[in-house]
Amino acid sequence: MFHLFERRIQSAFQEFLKHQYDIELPVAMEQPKQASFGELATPVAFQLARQWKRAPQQIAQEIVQRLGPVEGVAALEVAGNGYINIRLDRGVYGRALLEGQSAPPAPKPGKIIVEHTNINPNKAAHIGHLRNAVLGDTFVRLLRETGCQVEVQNYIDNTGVQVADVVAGFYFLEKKTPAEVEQLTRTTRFDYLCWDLYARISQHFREHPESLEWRKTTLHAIEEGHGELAQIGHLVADAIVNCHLNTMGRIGIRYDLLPRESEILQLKFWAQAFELLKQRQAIYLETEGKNKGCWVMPSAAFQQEAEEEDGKVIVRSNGTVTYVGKDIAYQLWKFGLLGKDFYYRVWKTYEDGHRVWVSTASAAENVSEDQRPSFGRAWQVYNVIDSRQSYLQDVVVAGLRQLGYAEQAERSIHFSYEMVALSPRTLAELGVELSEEDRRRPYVEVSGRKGLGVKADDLIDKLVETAQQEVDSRHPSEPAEQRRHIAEQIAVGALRYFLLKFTRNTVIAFDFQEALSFEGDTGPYVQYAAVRARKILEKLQERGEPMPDFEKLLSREALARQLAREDFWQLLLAASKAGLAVERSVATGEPAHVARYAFTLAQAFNSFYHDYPVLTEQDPEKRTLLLWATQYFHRQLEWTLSVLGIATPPYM
RNA sequence: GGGGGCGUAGCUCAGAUGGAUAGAGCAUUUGCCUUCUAAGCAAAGGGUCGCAGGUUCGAAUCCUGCCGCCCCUACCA
Repeated sequence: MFHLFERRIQSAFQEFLKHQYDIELPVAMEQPKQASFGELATPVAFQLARQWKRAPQQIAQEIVQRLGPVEGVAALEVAGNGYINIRLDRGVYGRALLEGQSAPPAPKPGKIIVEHTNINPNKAAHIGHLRNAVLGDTFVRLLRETGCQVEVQNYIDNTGVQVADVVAGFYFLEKKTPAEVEQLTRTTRFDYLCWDLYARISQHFREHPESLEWRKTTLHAIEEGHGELAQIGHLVADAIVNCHLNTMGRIGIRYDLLPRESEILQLKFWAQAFELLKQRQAIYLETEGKNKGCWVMPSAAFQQEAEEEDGKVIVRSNGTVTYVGKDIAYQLWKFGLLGKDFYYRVWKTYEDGHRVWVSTASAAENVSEDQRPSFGRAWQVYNVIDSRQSYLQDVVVAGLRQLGYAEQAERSIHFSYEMVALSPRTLAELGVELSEEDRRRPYVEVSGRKGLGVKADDLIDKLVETAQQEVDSRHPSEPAEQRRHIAEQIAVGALRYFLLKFTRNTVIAFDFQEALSFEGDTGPYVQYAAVRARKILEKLQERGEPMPDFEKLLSREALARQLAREDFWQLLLAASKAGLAVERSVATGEPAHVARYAFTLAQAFNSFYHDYPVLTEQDPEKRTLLLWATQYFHRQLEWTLSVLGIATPPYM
């Protein structure tokens, strides 16, 4: 609602300037830092001062005097130095909020693919993976909320080195048969077992470099697709994918499609892309130097001011393709530019009937397109990948550009974020011995190869446990099952908020104490504010009182009277900016903005809650206003939280 | 060496298009539970926005140089 008023006022200023002075100027609008200055402000007089060579203050005076009435504006004031402060008509604004049905945003044409999570299916997910998935999932929610059609993909690298290493661990180190591994996949926490095995085999490789032959053999067998090693590869990857889906499911994250590397290989996606790249001479066969015998993309393609550097190897001298090469093929497919498609079958159906699909190489398994969603052929693609891989993402985009797909290259967006590291205190809690060098650092990087990290499920368990204690102590008489459910909602709120409150390019030094806190700038704080509002509305119902007919009782005059009180007005105003926060967040690609907004709004309500007992208010008009403000706030905050993937519990 | 990011209160972080007295949370200190839930509210202290120049009515924000930290710069992903 706020941005409607903002736009209207802005265009009033612009038309005034056009008619009176024949000036076309994009008038800047700001939200003043101090509420006492009004709801909007414009430095337009400063913009004009240079051209007109007159004092800004004088110009501002002139504009204010001549502008005339603008709908929804109560007053224009010139601030000392030349600002024009704008005060909204609170009665008009209040009525607009009261009457305004927030129609769902118009659907936007063109599908957007968001690829996120992308965890190697060889071990349990850790805290860094959670940041990726929560950022990606929240951005998906933000996009959908603004009318975008979004397809969520979680790419499964089931044939890579990481899977191969765990397979080698089972086969060569542990001497397990496929049948035995199959048994293990049925045990709980198979992903934890692989976590440890991965650390062990990595250490074995470090200590016995000659055994790296195992990796080579395994990789080859997996690529070929038959034999016991390949069998174990499938068992491990499929089982771990299910573990990851369960972990992510716990925090409300789902997918539409799991494209797998095995199909990219089997269906010869790469061969097709390779031909295209060769035809358009985007890559060349190196004939000398250290890259002799490799197909290479010249660095000039993806680096500005590239010096005489070696390019990026796309095909190794032994004929195998690198990950980047496969990624180019995958990216082409996402835009429908490859001229090939996967076959598809259902991987899993969620409780509410939503299906996750998976790529398959088998035409026999394929579900025809009229029986399933249509995949790929996107207008725009977001790849949620950590910033360490920006170089490789540049290569992928350069590949598209070299093939003549400049527009698609432009619409390939690396949604990057910084890593999650571990704080020294948390490392100590994990019982990790630090080297002298690490001790001096503010944080230490997670390492799967060393088995160093905080597992996602462990963290979630810990959060649930902590929340459970709080809920149990406050509501001992409520049903145990419900208390458990609420503890889970709080845990999810705490976790998602914690990962979202940092902007994307901030390295998070993960700290248990901080993440497990439910006070201050946290998810539970925000949830608590919403719960308090809900409780007031429920109490009203318990007393047998109907919800007042706000539209009838709160006339423009009544609203103007009541909203003259600054506290009421500020709460309502803040609550009305939820849509604005979401729009801004999408525009800047920064989910943290919505998290910040939710916290600020919660703060405003908590203060209001403390100062104005709603149900005991004696003045009827004031009480109606208090109730309406409570209801409106609750609706807006609950919606904002839902966009962040955070539920509002019935009680806390 | 090259590319990218960062440097704001004791700590962890926000500061959209340059704009008014630079903000939160934590921690510290002090008040407030017989009230719609104290996972809360109110208040206090705490800052050369890394340093030095420049651009202009105005710079934490833009430009240049320097200092410090991190990441990338593989025939790993």
